[in-house]
Amino acid sequence: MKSLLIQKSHARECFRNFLRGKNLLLTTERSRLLDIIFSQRRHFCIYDLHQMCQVNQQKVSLATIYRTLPLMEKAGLIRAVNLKADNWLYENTYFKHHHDHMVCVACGKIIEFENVGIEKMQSKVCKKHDFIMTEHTLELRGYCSHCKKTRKISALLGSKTA
Amino acid sequence: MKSLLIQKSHARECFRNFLRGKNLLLTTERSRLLDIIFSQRRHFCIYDLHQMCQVNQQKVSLATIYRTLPLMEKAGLIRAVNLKADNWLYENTYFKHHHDHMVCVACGKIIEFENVGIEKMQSKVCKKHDFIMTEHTLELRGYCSHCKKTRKISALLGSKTA
DNA sequence: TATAAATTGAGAATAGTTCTCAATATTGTC
DNA sequence: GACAATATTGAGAACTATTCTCAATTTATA
Ligand SMILES: [Mn+2]
Ligand SMILES: [Mn+2]
Ligand SMILES: [Zn+2]
Ligand SMILES: [Zn+2]
Repeated sequence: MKSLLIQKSHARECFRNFLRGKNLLLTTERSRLLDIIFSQRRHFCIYDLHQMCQVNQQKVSLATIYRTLPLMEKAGLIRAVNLKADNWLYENTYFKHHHDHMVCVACGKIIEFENVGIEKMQSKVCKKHDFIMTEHTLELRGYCSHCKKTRKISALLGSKTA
Repeated sequence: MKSLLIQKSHARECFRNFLRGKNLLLTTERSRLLDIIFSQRRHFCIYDLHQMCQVNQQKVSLATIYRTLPLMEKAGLIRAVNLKADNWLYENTYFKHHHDHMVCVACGKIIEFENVGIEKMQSKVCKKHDFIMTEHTLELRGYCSHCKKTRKISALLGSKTA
């Protein structure tokens, strides 16, 4: 995987082109947001992002954040996932393969996984229903390896709703 | 599949037992909500439900609805799904097998499907990550058979993100 | 420098949901 | 039935995440 610095400059170039194509500007605020977002690989929420903007005299308003994220989404740089029903998380997609998530309901840990088999079967189901899939989300909720131990969750639990 | 009337009385019995076990009461409001919910099989949103309550002098407040739905959820009678990111839908689960959803982004149509193969592979992935799954959601978004035709969506579109 | 177009931030507005609390209903007991 | 203890309800306030409004500012271009 490329270094964050290189990723960042590629992402900026991508964003710049996207914006240019729509007669939009790569303003300092948008550039700053991009900088922050592509300086880490974790999932982030809007609140976090807003916090991270508030350092060094500089700041970006919530309004601008709410306006910018959908732009980055359309540019294919990030995507929104709602692993916790209450607030949306965003994640860098520009340098990542598609993946799905497991979320530990005890500690909140997020595990990413790719599974070609599942994806293939999804396509089959779509074909069967004559449905053209443009995107999908698969979320598994439960107990991570660590919480399973500390909470003594039985493996049987898993089979109940599997 | 059993008739709605029989389902309804079973659901009421189930809810009554659940409530009794927690020293809660099956009030007229709760009973009325159950009546409305188990009189149809479609997915419903809170707004709809609230509307349906407002007939015949009788009414149930939003506050009560918001308090009652989580109870029914815990009782295993309904579940919440958020197919449209903006507002939650609920659906009767008491007489239905587990299933997942396809949602048409053009017309909003919801298609339900069951796929044992996918579920099995999910379990495998969990095993691999030593993760105890308690629930999952799989959502496919795209174009239904009808909208595909009227909008002349190419089948190739589907393969892009599949 | 002048002009037009795009952008920003503050704060108002919206909407979905939860909370508060006084009034009401239910349950079990005498 | 009367009573005390508990649970429930609805109205409206409160909260929170998100969107909208608009005047001031920035940027691009000529
Ligand atoms: Mn991820
Ligand atoms: Mn369904
Ligand atoms: Zn955990
Ligand atoms: Zn459709």
